[in-house]
Amino acid sequence: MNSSATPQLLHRTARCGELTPADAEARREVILTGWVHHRRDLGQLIFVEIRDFSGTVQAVFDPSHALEAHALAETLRSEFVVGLKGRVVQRESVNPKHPTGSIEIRVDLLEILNPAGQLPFLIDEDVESNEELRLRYRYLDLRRPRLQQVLRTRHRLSAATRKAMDDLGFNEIETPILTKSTPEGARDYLVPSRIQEGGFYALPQSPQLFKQLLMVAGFEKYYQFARCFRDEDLRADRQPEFTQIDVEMSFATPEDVYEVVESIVAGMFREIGVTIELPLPRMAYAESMDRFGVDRPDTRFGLELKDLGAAAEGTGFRVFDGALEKDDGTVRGIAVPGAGDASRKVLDRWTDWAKSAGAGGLVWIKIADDGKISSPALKVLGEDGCRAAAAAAGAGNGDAALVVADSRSVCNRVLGVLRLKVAEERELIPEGKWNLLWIEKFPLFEWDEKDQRWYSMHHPFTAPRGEDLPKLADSPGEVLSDAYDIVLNGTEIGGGSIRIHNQEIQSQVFDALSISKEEADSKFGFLLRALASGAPPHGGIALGFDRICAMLTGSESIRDVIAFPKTTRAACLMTGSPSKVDSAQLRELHIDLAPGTKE
RNA sequence: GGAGCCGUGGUGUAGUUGGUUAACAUAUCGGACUGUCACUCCGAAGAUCGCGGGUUCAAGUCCCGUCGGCUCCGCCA
Repeated sequence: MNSSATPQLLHRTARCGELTPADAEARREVILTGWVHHRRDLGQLIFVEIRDFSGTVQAVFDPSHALEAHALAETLRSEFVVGLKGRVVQRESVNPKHPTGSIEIRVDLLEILNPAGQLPFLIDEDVESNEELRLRYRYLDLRRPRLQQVLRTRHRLSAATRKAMDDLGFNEIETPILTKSTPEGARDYLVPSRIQEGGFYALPQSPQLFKQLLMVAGFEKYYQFARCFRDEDLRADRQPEFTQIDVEMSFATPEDVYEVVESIVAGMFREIGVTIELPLPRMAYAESMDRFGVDRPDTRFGLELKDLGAAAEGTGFRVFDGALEKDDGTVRGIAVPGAGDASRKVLDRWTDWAKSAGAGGLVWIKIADDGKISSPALKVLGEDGCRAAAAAAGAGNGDAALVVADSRSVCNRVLGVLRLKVAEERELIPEGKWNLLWIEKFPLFEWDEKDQRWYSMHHPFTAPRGEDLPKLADSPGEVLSDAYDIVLNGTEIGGGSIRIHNQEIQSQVFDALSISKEEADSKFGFLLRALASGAPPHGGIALGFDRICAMLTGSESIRDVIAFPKTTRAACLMTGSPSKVDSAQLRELHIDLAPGTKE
């Protein structure tokens, strides 16, 4: 075990997973390097599966063939790093479960390049250790074939995208990571300046302003795999730092952006062997809210939201009448096919879901296969009334209708949530479908009750649609924008807009957002000056690359498609960041910790 | 900020109404084995049950607090 000496068997001549029966036919002599995956010691014969990035292959040590190599093989343990030399031969007993199961390496020479101690968990597909441990020893977790496969796919998706963008004439241009804090949006990660006392950089939430300035500069077609940072609480699909495919084009309409994005996305799907039909369907925001209750509809299945309309009017049912009397009040519902025999327990659970989504309650109407109706509203509505209401929701014999009476926005929100959860629970979402579509014609602003002001739905640089410009001052709530989202199976995978290229309109939008001239000037003065210096009409999009990778690799969480992810408390368990720094470092940055800060 | 689930030898789990030696598998160490493939067989070692406090004659188990991981709500233009 002379692992300190200069290794002899370092330069392999083949890769484990790529050896074939033809190599055995030729009795090819190879040098392999890799890790000990499994070891099966039969006393005389020793079988060792060697693993490298390409896969595994079995090596056999036979004392009658190579005594020294066999003796050394007795000392091998899991995850030792070895080099070996031998001939590829046919196996005496074939293992059909294994890609290289018909061949093996008859080893002449073995060299231990580096031994390994006992590892915190097994590098085996089916043994799941807990996530905390896997994150602490991420480099071991990443040895697993599954994660290697995922990151390899991620690489192929980015390589395909870079190739496509180059072919389309886009330039990849990097933008600063140390930049300026901007109001609105997410919390910024801040970086203190040593040189400028009391000054802070912010890490970019996105390269939004820089890419617009590149358009002003005349680059016309820009893209970038941009790292973005947002200091908000984490989720399975949210990390504090993540990657966007950031795109911006001059002299562009939404159509131009759609065309580019569709070719990128179709190219990524091609990498996983899926053909996407182009052009993608489009849907107005208003229609999506009306039919699905959300702005990112999952169109793989039905259960669409319906107005109960006449069936709910004048029934004397207090729940319905109460809602209909209100401004904007309505009665809406969904039909759950095959739920006509749902148990009380199930209906109670659905009611709880509706309540936690903001509904006062949930009216359910079950119709058994034989047409028998049960519902809490049966007494008031009668058989015919219930049947009419259920029919309006789209439910017939054997189905259930779930009905919510409230303001239109509450109905949509509640039913939108219910539709997804019920469909998931009842397994009504078909596997293997990839439903992509564009959502467009978003409102420019949304009203915030708490702050009593308008906020940008997308961001403050989104262009209002031309025909809505006159409404900007007086009825901002009615202004639609040239913003668009691309949605895959109910997940938003990207969003963008045509930008404001005119300083006057940009100022009007800041007015509507109650951003004062002074604030606009101090935060975005450079942008306003740029817009007044010959800015071309322009627009673009940002695609959530991590989410796309997660969906295309069937990963539950984007942690799986990020090599070194952070926990839900935004920590890296492997390096132990964030961590304390010594007081000299803080002094240099002109920072005092607040009294009471935990040491 | 809030809610839920989880934390037991290196690892994955079991552990009843609180009851005396904390069980099983795997990995580790030693032994046997020439066609295994999650090799098999025999033996050994390995745990103050995340941490702190409390109730009790007695706590892995009950209570309170705390730390960590995950999921969700708020939040994420």
